[in-house]
Amino acid sequence: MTQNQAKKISKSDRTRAHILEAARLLFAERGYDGASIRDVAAHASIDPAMVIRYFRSKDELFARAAIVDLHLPELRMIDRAAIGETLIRRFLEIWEGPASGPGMTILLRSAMSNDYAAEKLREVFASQVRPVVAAVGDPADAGRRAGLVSSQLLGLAMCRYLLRLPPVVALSHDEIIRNVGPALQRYVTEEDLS
Amino acid sequence: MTQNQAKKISKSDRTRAHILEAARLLFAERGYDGASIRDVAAHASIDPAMVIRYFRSKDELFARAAIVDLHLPELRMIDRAAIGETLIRRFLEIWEGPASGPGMTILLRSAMSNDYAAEKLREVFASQVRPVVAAVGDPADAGRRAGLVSSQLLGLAMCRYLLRLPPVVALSHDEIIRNVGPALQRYVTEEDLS
DNA sequence: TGCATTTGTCAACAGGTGTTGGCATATGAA
DNA sequence: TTCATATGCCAACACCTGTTGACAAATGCA
Repeated sequence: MTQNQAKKISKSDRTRAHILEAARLLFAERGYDGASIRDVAAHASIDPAMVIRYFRSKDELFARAAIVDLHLPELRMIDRAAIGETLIRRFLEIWEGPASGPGMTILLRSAMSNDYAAEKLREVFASQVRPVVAAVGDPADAGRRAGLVSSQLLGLAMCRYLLRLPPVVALSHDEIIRNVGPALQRYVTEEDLS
Repeated sequence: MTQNQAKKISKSDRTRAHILEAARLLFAERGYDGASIRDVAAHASIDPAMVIRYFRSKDELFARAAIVDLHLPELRMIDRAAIGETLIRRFLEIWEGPASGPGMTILLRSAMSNDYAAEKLREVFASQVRPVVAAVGDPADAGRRAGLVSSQLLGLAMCRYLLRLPPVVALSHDEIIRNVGPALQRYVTEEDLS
């Protein structure tokens, strides 16, 4: 190894990271089918064969590129009346914040036509969204409430970031918070919705 | 011609319809990329070359398959307080009603990764959704309101019919009407949302 | 009947795909 | 230096794609 074993950032690790970065960019922009291994390789300035050598297949590369952690806040810790606003603010950070990665774009863009991406997105819902909603209310209701919240937020993401529907793109952050926040609040906390 | 000219349902018209039907089915199930011309031809029990002869290219076939008419009701004619419920009921008819075609599924499934489908979907919004909302309120607000309504309804369609998120699939029609209806109502009629 | 048009099949093209194995080079330890 | 290993490129594979043109069968009018 170069230097001592502590510095494990070998050359291969760096190219591996380059490939993954290029893959995330292209999967986000064009979806699973639209981004070919040759495209990814060209973006990473490397031979297509290397992409396969580092990640055994295109599927495995996509799996690595599509890992998502939403970092949703614990809703129990905040004022119950502020849940909707909290969620929509976190939504904007995930999609437009300084630390926002293309993870959700990758998943959402491909989930409509790729079974693996769809399954991955359902997993994100089950393991990251649903539990957060379940923590602030009747757990028996959690699925429905989390599902309604997700339908609104995924729909907003779709219209604003993928479909780029002009009036939805034009919404300011404040407008989104004021308009969508209350809708989420209602889905999470409203009592009498069988 | 067979018989007289009045009967224009020639054999070619019938196979043309068969091809289009197969195309609509497969585009809806697998999206633009996932449905190959050979697949469509096999489903229509005909040679792939005929698909091209009847529709000059795959793009043109998709264009024919992706024509959508939502038949949205004129909201001016109904009670202003019932707009949300009216919209969500129409939504359920479009996606699950007896006369529901795969039109919107075709468009929505491909719009995330196909530019033409995305543009077509934006056109449906601009020509069919936005005007309906504009008819019941300040036209200056119509874009934003129609955009918010669309984000919720497209998100719901995505989660229920394409992504098949279990808790959203499990919702009954009544639950959808009671939960989503008020959210739509608010988007369309709420006054003080800059 | 003959004949022109319609309707269809077949084979092939040119290009793109994921993936593989062989070979070159560079690297770093001995 | 010497040599094993890590890293990379190249060419090719088998397959799938949309699309085309040549040819065959069916059809319907004269």
